[in-house]
Amino acid sequence: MDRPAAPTRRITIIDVARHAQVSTTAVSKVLRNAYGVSPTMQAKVRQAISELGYRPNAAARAMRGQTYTIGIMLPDIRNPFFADILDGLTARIAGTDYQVLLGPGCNGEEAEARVIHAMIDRGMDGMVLVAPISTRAYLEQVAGVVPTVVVGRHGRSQTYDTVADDDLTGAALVVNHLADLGHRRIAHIEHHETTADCLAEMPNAIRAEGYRQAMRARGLADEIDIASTRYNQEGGYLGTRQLLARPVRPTAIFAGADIAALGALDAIAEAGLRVPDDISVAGYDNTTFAAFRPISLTSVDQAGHEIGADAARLLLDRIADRNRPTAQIKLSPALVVRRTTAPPPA
Amino acid sequence: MDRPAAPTRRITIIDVARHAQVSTTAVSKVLRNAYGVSPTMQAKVRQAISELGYRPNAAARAMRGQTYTIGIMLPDIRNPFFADILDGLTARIAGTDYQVLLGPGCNGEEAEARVIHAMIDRGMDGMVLVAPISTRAYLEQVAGVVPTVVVGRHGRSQTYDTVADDDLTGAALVVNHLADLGHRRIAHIEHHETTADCLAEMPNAIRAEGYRQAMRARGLADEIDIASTRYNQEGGYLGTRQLLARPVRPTAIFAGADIAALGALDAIAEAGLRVPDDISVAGYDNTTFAAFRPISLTSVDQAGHEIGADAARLLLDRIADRNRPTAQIKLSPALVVRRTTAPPPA
DNA sequence: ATGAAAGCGCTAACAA
DNA sequence: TTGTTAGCGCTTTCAT
Repeated sequence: MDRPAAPTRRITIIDVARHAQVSTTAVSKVLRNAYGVSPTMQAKVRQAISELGYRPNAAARAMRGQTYTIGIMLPDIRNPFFADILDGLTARIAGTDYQVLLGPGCNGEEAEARVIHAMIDRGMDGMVLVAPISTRAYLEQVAGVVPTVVVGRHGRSQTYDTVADDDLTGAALVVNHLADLGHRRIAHIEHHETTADCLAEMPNAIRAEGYRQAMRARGLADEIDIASTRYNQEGGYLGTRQLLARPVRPTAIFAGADIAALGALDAIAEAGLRVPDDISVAGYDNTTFAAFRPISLTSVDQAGHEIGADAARLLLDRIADRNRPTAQIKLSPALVVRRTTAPPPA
Repeated sequence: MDRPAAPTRRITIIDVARHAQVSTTAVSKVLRNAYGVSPTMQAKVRQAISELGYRPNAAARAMRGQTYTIGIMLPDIRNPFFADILDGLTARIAGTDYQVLLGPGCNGEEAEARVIHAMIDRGMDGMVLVAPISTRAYLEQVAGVVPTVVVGRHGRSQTYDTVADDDLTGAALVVNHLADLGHRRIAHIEHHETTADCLAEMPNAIRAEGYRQAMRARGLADEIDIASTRYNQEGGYLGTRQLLARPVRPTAIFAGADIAALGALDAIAEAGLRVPDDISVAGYDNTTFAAFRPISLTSVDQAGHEIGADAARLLLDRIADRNRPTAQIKLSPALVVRRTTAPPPA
């Protein structure tokens, strides 16, 4: 009869050292590819490690400084654009000794702080914060504690590196495209966060500003019309309902995010209007769903994969040297024209 | 002039103890709401904690057994159904001292094992594995090390708890719905994993089997037609191209997942066919995108939120008592009929 | 090139 | 009720 297996103690570095007839120091050095181990020692230790199936205890390592873990905070797991960023990140990290863990999507500043703290408490070696809504001061403070890369926030910092897309240009691409098609009443759906503090740095604000600038540049200053909701499906839906209720309806809607554009399409369908015959719609992010044929949404491509890869690179560099000057990477967006935009109805 | 701030040492339990003029034990007890602390002590310690802004070091705690961290493994962050599960999970965990961290999406058995191991190494107090593809033996082994709940795999285990949907019934709901509409040539797109070992436990296999059984029950055994691809957009697209190329085209396609149904819609649109006039399409999971009006996909609702909440509950229970008998929760699916299914063309 | 030993921050067994 | 103290597994000086 089997006895209930004693809760098997995990193999430690001591077991490995004993099995390989060497010191724990030697094992530790091999684990870290540290300087000063003979090939013979290497071989002995590696064999013992694989024979025993040893795996280093991350907590114990953390107590001495390193966890080999990188924490990623994504604000909204449902927005497929963030999945693209994540792919780029993980692809770039894959070759290293680091492991990626994600903080769960969080809404609101408080929840965001909780997730960030949780990651710091758990000794992350570095963090990537995607489109955080915290104040700049808070981000600086966080970055002072652990190497941090902030994705999708404009404005340079002395403490953290940034990767962002040129949202000003991106918004202009859309407006110009629609204006070129002959539209004049081009409305915009923005994501509006109440915290004024960091507003100027947020991509949503920059896109709205880019929209305004481009409208003015095209002599359409009088047609500027913004519905302030949120970058999610419901936000797009509600914003569009607002816009469709205007005395003079817009002939084109530029939603600041694809996911909001989906909501816009929803509201438009509900109103019995056709896209693009009655009204044109453009999004932002060029997510998988924009490319999806039955939707086929005109959108702005942000190269999420590249953003993620760049963020990973910057983070690894900063972990390697915490005193290097901070870098700001700004990527250029590209317009992808599909079937939801066309000339306005005659 | 500011001097570069000395890399501020983190506040430890010792600092708190000193500041509150008590022992570290006292602080530790307060932190854990442990038995045997006077209200006075409580107050003193709590005040010191907040005055100093102390936060426990998770790594140090981990070395003594607990990290207050729960690891979730999601196979595919792009499938919005998994976001529903995650929501249910986090909602249930929110009130507790535990923090949720996610392993990044992983494809393939090896990547899955890497993520699972990474979580074990980092001392997760518990894990939720969503639709894992590892062998059953491996899952049992993992669950032997750390409390584990497996979501979306059928078959009971002595070691881990499970939450799953009744996929056999779910598939039958779809087939019966289509057959009731008058369809006979009802095809299925399945997710086919090569690892035969755990195949029988996987929801995709069960759905395919449910499809077969229901088809036979309806006297449509001769019409059984399965395209084996994968549960993602491309899989649905390719599978549908196969099915549309049949000498006699199916009049309805039952995709085993909404995300695959999207790919199916794509292929159908490309072929110049209309849904549901020329061909009906049904999915599975009732994701946000199925409900999305311009798509309006008939689908099977799995109540992802509830699945997640149940998984969280089981996990917390198991963490509290590792020896309690394992539980198997099976939830009943419901059909949500929308606009992609209709009687076959005359 | 190799090893002995201190100590990271916390918990828990034990002593007072 | 409160405090003292021995580790948890690892990295890192510092000898050898």
